[in-house]
Amino acid sequence: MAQVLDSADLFNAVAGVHRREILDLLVEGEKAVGTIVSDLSMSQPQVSKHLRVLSKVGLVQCRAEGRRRLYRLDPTHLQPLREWMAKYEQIMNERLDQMGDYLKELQGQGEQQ
Amino acid sequence: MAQVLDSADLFNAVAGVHRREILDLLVEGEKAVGTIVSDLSMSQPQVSKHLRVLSKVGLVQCRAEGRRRLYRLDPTHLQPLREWMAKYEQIMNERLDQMGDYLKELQGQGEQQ
DNA sequence: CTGACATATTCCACAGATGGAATGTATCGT
DNA sequence: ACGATACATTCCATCTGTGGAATATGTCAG
Repeated sequence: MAQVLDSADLFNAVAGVHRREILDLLVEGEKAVGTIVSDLSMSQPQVSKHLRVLSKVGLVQCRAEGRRRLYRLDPTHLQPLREWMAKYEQIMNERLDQMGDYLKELQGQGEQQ
Repeated sequence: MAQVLDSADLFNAVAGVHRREILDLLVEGEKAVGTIVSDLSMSQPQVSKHLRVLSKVGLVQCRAEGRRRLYRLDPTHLQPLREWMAKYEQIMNERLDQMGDYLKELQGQGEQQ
C-alpha cells in the first residue's frame, strides 16, 4: 500500500536524473509534454510517467489547454527538502565557525612570536 | 563503469530513507557502527553498506579507534544539493513576490471602493 | 463520425537496489 | 595463540524502478 505521501516520496522524486532534467527544463516556464519530449529526447510515455511522479509530490502542476497538457513548476513543495537540509546547514556553519576560531588561534600564535 | 562520482550519486545517497535516518542520527555527533545498529535497529551489514554509500559521496567520514569505526557527518558535501535547490528558491521567491504584488493590488482595489 | 494528434496508461522485460545470512578481517583481552 | 568483539564484505534472493512497445483516452479538424 503505502499511499501516504510523506516527504520520502519527495526525496525519491528528486533523486532521478531524468526527473531533475525535467524540473530544470521547467525552470524556463510552463511547457507542454511534447516540448519536454523533444527538448530532452526522451520517449513520450517516459516523460508522462516522470511527470506523474512529480505531480504526486506536488513539484509540478498541470493545466489542460486543448489537447495539450501544460506543466509548470511548483517549487514551494521543495519545502520538506529545504527543512531537512537546514539542519545540516547549521552544523556546517558551526564547523566553519570552529575552523575560523582555529585559524584565529593560529594567527594569534604567529603574532606572539 | 560509471566510477565518476557526480552529484547524481549524492542525490541517490540522500534519497534512501535508511540512509537519511543514519545521517539524522549522526547529527548528534560521532557514532560507532554498533551504536547506529542498536539505535536504528537495523542489521549490522546493512548499516555498514549504507555507510559505505554515504562515504563514497563524502557525506560521512570514518575514524578508526581500536576495533571500532567512528563515523561523523561531513555536511559540506551537501553543497551540490544546496546549489541545485538555490535555483528553485529564486523562482519560489519570485512567485511569492508576485503573490505579494497581487495581494497589494487586491488591497488597493478594496481601498478604492 | 472519422481520422489525426497529444497525452496517459498498461504490459512486460530487465538492471539495479535492498536485505538477510554467512563469511572474512582486524583488534582486543587473556 | 585463542577466543571474543566490531566491523566489512560477499553471496544470493527478492523487490522496485525504469524503459520500450503497444494500447487507451481525450480532443481537435474536416
